[in-house]
Amino acid sequence: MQDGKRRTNKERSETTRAALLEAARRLFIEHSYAGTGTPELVAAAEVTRGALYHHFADKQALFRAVVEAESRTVAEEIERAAPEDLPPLDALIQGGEAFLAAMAVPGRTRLLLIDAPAVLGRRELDAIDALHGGRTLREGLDAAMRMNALRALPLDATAQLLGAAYDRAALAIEGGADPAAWRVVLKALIDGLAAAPA
Amino acid sequence: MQDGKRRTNKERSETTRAALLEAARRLFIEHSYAGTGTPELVAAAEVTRGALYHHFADKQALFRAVVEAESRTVAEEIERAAPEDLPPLDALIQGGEAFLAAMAVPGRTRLLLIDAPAVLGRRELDAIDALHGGRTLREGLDAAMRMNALRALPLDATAQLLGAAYDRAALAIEGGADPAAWRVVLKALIDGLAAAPA
DNA sequence: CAAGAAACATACAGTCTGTACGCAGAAACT
DNA sequence: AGTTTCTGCGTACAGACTGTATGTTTCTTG
Repeated sequence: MQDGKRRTNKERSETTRAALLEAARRLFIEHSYAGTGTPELVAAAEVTRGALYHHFADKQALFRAVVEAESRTVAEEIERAAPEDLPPLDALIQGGEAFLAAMAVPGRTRLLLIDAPAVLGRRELDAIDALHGGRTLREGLDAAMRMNALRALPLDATAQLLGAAYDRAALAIEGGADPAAWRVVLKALIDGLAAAPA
Repeated sequence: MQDGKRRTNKERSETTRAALLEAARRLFIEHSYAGTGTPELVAAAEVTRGALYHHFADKQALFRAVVEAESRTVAEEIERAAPEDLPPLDALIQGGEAFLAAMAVPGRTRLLLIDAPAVLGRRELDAIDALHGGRTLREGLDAAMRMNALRALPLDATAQLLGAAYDRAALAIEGGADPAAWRVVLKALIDGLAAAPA
């Protein structure tokens, strides 16, 4: 009892924080935010509610941390798949493809696209998204517009509208829809924004 | 106590049901679904919790009824503004305009676009939407495609993706964004789907 | 008008959230 | 090393909420 248990405070904190985040991610994805109680959550993490409320202000703060981490993961997966040296329009399609692949991880759509806006509010979710997932799309659009591959349009609005379309596609695909049809329409939307030859 | 209170059962039911629905709509819009407790709700409706659970299976069922009613109202406002005799593309833009106007009613975006998917699930919300709001867009797209004003694309996916874009636009506008920029991009998206002259 | 049903009202049990307080181990200080 | 302070965490508690069960009143029906 006194050998393997000699840990520094930082170690203790990081261990329980990680356990909480992992359990929270699993349960929020499995049963949704509202459907997961803190007693069940801390049991899964093998800590107590005291530890939870020591590390996070409330249940919502824990959820926010989970969403931020998941959002960052998605952004990383997209950037890892981004080839950089493609024509701008193809790069957008590729990035979109990577997004859909990343969102195919079970439960991610509900966590990031359904629960997160309701729990955190769209305002705060936009702030998170601006740092991670949405940023990649925005950068891609900006590059495409600068290279005159896309019509000049308000960047923010365009990024958000295209992002919303991709979000819905991810939801539909997770819901069992035929991915091919959705890809076709997404490509048509992007092609439609291409610079007019006139 | 026995004069003005002689009412048939149907009258009683309809009165309290209406009171519940109206109070629920107000409070769900003001404080969100999770932020509105049934005690507060029934107090606002001037009935008791017993009446609530007599008319609705649970809080979620009441919420569903509110969402259905609000969704129907939005659809009606859109159809009232639909001029029928416009060129298909203009009709789409007009319908979209009517949608944005309808969604400008304070709180509607959170009720229908944020809370509803989280509380009812996207599956069930799609079913409601197919009867009301989403149906109008789908019909408009179908007409436009039949008249060769739009490229032939999978109808369901196209309707959902455009719908998602309009939803996001409504959210952004309620959030204080400049409506003009968003209208420009929405129009660009639709124009981009127009039948290629080739 | 009596009997049954419908529309409520009230009381209760279970669960959840956030907070207050207490304790043990680590860190800081001398 | 010893003492003090602080951090991390466990436990107990108060308040609120949801859904149910049961009682009461008002209508309906034969």
